[in-house]
Amino acid sequence: MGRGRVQLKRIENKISRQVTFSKRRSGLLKKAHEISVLCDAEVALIVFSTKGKLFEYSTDSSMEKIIERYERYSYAEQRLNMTNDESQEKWNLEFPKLVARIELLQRNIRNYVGEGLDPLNLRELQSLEQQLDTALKRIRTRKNQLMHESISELQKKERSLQEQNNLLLKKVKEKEQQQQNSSNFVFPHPPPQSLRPSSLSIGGAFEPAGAQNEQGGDDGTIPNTTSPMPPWLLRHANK
Amino acid sequence: MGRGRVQLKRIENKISRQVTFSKRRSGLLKKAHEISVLCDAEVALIVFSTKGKLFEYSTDSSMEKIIERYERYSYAEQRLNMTNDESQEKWNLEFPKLVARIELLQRNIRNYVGEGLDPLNLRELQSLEQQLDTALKRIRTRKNQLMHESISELQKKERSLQEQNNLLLKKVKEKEQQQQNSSNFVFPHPPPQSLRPSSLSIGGAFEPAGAQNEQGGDDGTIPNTTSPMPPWLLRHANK
DNA sequence: AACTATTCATAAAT
DNA sequence: TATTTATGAATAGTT
Repeated sequence: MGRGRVQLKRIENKISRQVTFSKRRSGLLKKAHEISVLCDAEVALIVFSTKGKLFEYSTDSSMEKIIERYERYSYAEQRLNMTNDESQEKWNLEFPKLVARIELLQRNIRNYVGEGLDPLNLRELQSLEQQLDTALKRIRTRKNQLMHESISELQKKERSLQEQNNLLLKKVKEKEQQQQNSSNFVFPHPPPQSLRPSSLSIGGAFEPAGAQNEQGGDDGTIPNTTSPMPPWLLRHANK
Repeated sequence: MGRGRVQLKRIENKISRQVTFSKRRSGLLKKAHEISVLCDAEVALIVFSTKGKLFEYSTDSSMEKIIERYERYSYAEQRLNMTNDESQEKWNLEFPKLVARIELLQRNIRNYVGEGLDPLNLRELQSLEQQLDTALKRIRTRKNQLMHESISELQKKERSLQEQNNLLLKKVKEKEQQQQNSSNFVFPHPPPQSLRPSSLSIGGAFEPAGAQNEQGGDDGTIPNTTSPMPPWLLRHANK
């Protein structure tokens, strides 16, 4: 749709990728909503942008419920494993413990995310701070590692392509020579632009990858369109 | 699209609802795929038909991973929206769900603590980094707040004690005077050291709190976070 | 954020 | 369910 066909491939231009994302996202959310209403279906849609922003749509039954239903559906096999009445009974006994544990874990996560800090005293805060600081260091280390790997991968590719490039350049020159020898003055000019080595350079190919500025001034804002009604309209309203 | 406009309301005719569902479903899945490829987004789409049949699409990172990421993002807000009763009710799930939930939460916590990072890709790491960075800022803010409160508290106490001190000093002097008047040379010396104002200063108490440099250039020693149960919460729970 | 020129999606018919 | 076709929607490129 729109002017010209679209290749089903990552849009390299950052700006137009973002614009397209914005447009198509709203379209997708709308369609999700439509099928949900028209056909009485239960729909859950989660979209993370490149920058890590979250957008979501879910039928009023709520995202969590749908995810739960999904898990139930897709984990049917797993549940076959513990059909024993024994284990069933055992689990019933453990139930309160499980609930307690989940609550604990959730409280933990809240703290890790910087919420629910009020009940913590200075000492606890300090401990938490230290822990997150360490975590952050590890995460950054790992990130660095990944990026370095990615870089050497690209450099390897670059070298390989460069070699190939040189080879092709050589062949082109040879051919040029041959043609000059066999029939004089038939092709007195250099080969057409499209065959000249420079156009074979793959340097451009790296740009997009390299352009992914990792320091990502990405704001970590969470737009989260969790509202019950048409999210694409809400976005509009929010502005 | 198609002949005639479409009302955004449930299609009553069962057959055409079914047909429309089939068509729109494939359209929706296609668009989900397209935005995922074109815009380099992470997409998860779950559709349950009226009949309860499941259709799904997810970016190659797999449905589970995306759901996990989603949970990481939305727990924070979810909890804010939930009253105790609601959350209580929410936990009335079957056992497998609870176990799955616990596992999910634990996996997330591990990430928050900087472990189990290997399966995360660059984007996810970045997102996590951002989240922890924000959390850390909040924690430090809160810590600062607590310390300031503590300081003013102590200063208040200091003033109060100082006053009391002065009062006592006055009384002592008066008594001294009286005794000098009634019986000379009984107490010719000043009051004992322990009652002198200077020794009542509590300035020293600030030192530890003040020394806690909040910028936390604290070293990144590894505090052993293997346990799923964060230490500070354990302490908390024990109280 | 608006505006087209196009391509796409799809409702209805078969 | 598949194919066809007429039409309204979505959207790529542009301003």
